[in-house]
Formats: sequence, C-alpha cells, structure tokens
Amino acid sequence: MIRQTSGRGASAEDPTVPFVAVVDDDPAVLEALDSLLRSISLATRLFGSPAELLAAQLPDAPGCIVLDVRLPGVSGLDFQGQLVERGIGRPIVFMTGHGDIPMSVRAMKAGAVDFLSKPFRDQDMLDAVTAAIERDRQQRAAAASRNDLTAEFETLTAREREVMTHVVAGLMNKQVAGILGLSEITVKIHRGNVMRKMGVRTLADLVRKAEALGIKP
Amino acid sequence: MIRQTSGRGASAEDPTVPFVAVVDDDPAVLEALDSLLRSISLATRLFGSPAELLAAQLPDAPGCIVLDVRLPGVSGLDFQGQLVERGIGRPIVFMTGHGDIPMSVRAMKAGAVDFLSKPFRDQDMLDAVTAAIERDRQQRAAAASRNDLTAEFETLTAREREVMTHVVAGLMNKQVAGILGLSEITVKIHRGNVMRKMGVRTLADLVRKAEALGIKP
DNA sequence: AGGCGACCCAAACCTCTGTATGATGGCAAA
DNA sequence: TTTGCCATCATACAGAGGTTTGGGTCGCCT
Repeated sequence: MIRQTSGRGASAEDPTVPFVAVVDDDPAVLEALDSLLRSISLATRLFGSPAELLAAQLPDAPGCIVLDVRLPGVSGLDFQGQLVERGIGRPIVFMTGHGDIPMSVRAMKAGAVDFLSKPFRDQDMLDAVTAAIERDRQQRAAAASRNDLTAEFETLTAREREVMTHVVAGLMNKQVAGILGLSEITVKIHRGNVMRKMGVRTLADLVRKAEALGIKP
Repeated sequence: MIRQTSGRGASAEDPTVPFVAVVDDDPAVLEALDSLLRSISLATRLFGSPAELLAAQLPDAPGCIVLDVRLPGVSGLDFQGQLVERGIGRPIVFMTGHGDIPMSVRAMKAGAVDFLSKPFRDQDMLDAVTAAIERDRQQRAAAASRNDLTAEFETLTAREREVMTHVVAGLMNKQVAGILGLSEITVKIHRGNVMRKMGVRTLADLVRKAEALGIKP
C-alpha cells in the first residue's frame, strides 16, 4: 500500500512543497492523517509498513516522517535507527496507541521531534509536523552548504590540501615551505591555487571555510 | 531540609568531584539516592523542595540535578524552566511516580537528560546521572572558553572592536581606513592592539576567535 | 592643574603576500 | 607518443602587513 498526494494536484516532485511520509498499518489512520496534512497544503506519502518506505524514493524537498511505534515487522524505535544508518536523517514524529514513558524517552533521546499518544488532537500533530519540517529545512540547508564546500575542497590536489592546512593554521609561506620541503615560491603558487579553487579572495574567508570543513593540523 | 555529603569526607567544595543535587519531598527517597550516588563517589546535595535548591549555592564543579516531577509548590517542568532562566543550566534527570508520556516528552524537549519512572533500577539512575554529569562537563568547558574569549574581547576599545570586525571580514587596512574615516597607519596600530589584546599572533587565529564570539559585519 | 588613556597621524623600514613570466620533469590517459 | 595535469623552482615587482619612533588632540578623573 503506497499512496501519495500533493495538496493542490501539483507535481508530486515539486521541491518547494514540504512533504510528510506517514507509516501506519491502519488504513483508516493513514486516510485521516492524509486528509489532515493536506488541509495545510502539505504533500503526503502514505506507507503501510517500514519496508515500503525504505523501498520508496522520498522527494528532494523539506519533509518529515510520521511513524507509529508499533509497526508490522520492526519496532518503530529500531526503524528510527535504521533510517539514520541509511542516511535518511528526516525528522521523525512518533505516534502510539499503547506507548509508555521509557519508549517515549528513548525516541526523544534518539532525536525524535515529538511523541504523540493516540488519540491526539489534530493541532498537536500539525504543530509537531510543522516543527519537524522546519528542522529538516535547517538540516538540509546546512547539508547543502557543506556539500558545496566539500565539492570545492575536492577539486584541490593533495599538495594544495597540505598547503591549505598549514596556511589556515596561521603559518607563513616560508614555514610551510620548510615543513613540506619546498621553496617558498612553490608554496605561494599552491596557495594561490587554493584561494582560487576554494572561491575565496581573503584569508579570513578561507579560514572560515576550513573551519566549516573541520580541517585541523 | 538540606543535607550534603561528599563521597570520602573531602571538602564539600572540592571542584574536582562531580556532584548531584537531588530534589524530592520524600526523605526516604533522598536517603536512598544519597546512598546510591555516594556509592560511585559522587558528592550529593539533598533538597526537600525547589525553593531550597534555588536558595543554595551549587559547587563550582561538574554536576547535575535529579528532580521529582511532582514537587511541593511548583511542577518539576516549570521548575526546569526557572532554572534555565536563572542561568542554572545544569543537566536535569527527572523521576516520577505518576508521570505520563506528554510530561516526559515535554521534559525531554526542554533538554532533560533522562526521565525515569519510579520505581527505576539503580543502574538506570546511575547511567542517567553519569551521562548528565558528562554533559555538564562539556557545557562547562565550552562556557569557560567562551568566558576567556569575551574577557579578552572586552579589553578592546570601541575603535579596536570596529577595526577587528572589518579585519576579520577580510577587508584590507586601507579599506577599513576608508570606511572608518581614518588613515591606514592608524588602522594598522589598532589592528596591532587587537592582535595583542586578543592574544593571537596570526590572522587565522583571530578569525577563529571572532567566529567563536559570533562577530559579524 | 596634572596625569592618564583613548584616539589620531606621519615617516621610515622591514617582512610577507600575490602574481606574472618562464622553464623543467614526472606521470598517466588518450 | 602526444597531450594534459601536477609539481617544482627562479626572478622580479607591486602591494599589503607590521613595528618603531615621535608627535598631537581630547576628555575624564584625581
């Protein structure tokens, strides 16, 4: 059972409309949530089991996952771990009919956005989903700029990376030359290449990019 | 009711021994936790109510707070908020006899380390407290280096801060001079003062400190 | 009134950075 | 083998960074 909709009949792949992936083995629950979420113009993906979600391709848009804790096959909490392992770091909103406190605490510790007991108020679910989508928006923005950064960094040759490492550590060209066994002029050339490839014009910017990349001596 | 102990009769203010502040209106619970925590060489501070904890002075050491949700006077969750407002950002471990899921979720969202239902296993409490103390250790280390940083920054004059802002933004001395209506040589002098007062020798280090301080143009 | 600190500027001098021009050698893919 | 990329180095020059020395104004506190 897989169903999907978007709020206004727009393309299901529209990367600007946030989506919510819902996993529950009760079709009535799926139906109700679908209706609720579409009422605030969110696209939905409906799944009857965790396996279906894993098999599916989620849109390249901000989104989150709404999960029943008691699922066919796996525990929702274990599934949470599986998703993280597969790099699907979408924020998760749990719901449950027969949950307990340890369960909710474990879920929250593992990064869940919320943990709702059935029956919950519609507004609580909408609030949770909205918060989850916002969190994903932030995550995706951060991931995107990290990707741009590493893409630039990977255009550097091995030598250029060495030079960059020492330069952002604050060493002078001649010191870098000494460490690497090069002449100063060669270091200057590598340094110039680093600046150009990393798309920066000042050392200050290079240092910031290096920080974001986690480069340390 | 206020009591305090340290594991080995050492000074109660020993800043190297982590402590646990326990708040519960049941003396038997306080006694049991005191014994449990001392068994792993933690210092304890025992309180019968939130007010007592607020009136007390917590040690300048890594520590955490163990709190019953149902407390005389205030709700434990509200108390959690009060502590944060007063700058007492110690990690909190909640315990409760009659809690529910929304309560635990709210606590975890507000940053609680754990939320244990009574009766809990001793080991669960010890694990939670250990994790909380470790978190506090990290927090305190981060706060300490932030304080050192702002202490240095506050020795700067207004002009020096302006110059620093533009310098770490990557502007050249002459550009800074133009913006501030100064001569380049004056900017150089301010810049030199900034480097000295901030305790750095390279621009790279200054940029990193500025980043940590959240300085932006 | 005197002293202090912040702020401002200039000349001189040195070091460091950045770039261009030109050239050599290694190495791997086409 | 040719082509291309990487790496290396030299010389030369322009521009930017950094310090010292020396001097000036202003406002505030004692």
